[in-house]
Amino acid sequence: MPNAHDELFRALADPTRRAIFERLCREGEQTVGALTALAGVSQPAVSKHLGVLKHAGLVRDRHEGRQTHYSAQLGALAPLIDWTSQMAGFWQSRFDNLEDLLKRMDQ
Amino acid sequence: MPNAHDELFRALADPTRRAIFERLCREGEQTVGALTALAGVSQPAVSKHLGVLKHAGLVRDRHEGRQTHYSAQLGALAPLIDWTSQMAGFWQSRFDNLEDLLKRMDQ
DNA sequence: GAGATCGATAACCCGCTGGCTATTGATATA
DNA sequence: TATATCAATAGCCAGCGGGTTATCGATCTC
Repeated sequence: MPNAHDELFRALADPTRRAIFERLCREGEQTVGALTALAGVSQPAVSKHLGVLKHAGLVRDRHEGRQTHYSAQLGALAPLIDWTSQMAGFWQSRFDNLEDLLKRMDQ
Repeated sequence: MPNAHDELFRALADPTRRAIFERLCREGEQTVGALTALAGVSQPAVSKHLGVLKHAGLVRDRHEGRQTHYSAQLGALAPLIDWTSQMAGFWQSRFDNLEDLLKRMDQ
């Protein structure tokens, strides 16, 4: 079963999309136009990427007149942090077990 | 320019591949056969996934007779951790700037 | 040496995804 | 009201990526 991390990892896997997200983290709220100006791809492409990011909870949008402002939602990175430390935890506990084993063998 | 995180994020984006990596983290070194038995895909598919993980530095292989043992390389997750905390850092510094601004406006 | 097993490679297929252009809806401006 | 701008959507296309089966090289086992 594909777990909940899927959408998050997939959303961040594309370089263009990740660049957009990074920029929103660095510089804060941006309009679609501003993002498009530096994205190196067309405006519809940027909109599509923003759609994916939004669906993954990585960005919020705010409508103001005819323009839309996007901003990063840092909280969405939490599952990624959790996953990473979980992997590290598994690693560590296996290491501990090995240590125990060696200790037991030693005496 | 696609940065160095690309390969890492892409490698972890696929559920099957991530499951293999998670298993290696949980249970330690495994043969291709053992991994295939529970992966839900064919042995060549598993080999291909292991190739991708290896290329991304996430696993090591060790040959022993006719079987190959793979193990997780936890250190490869470091760039991911760095990237995450960098994003958090940008966020924080923008927040600090805002705080400064408000403080300056206040007086 | 013959046969079986392990895992990597080759060759192929299909679906998804990221890109594009064109268009639409909505809002601002003349 | 007519026109221009912004961003989302529609519709399309090409390439890639993850899956398969078939095969090969290498190593055990008989």
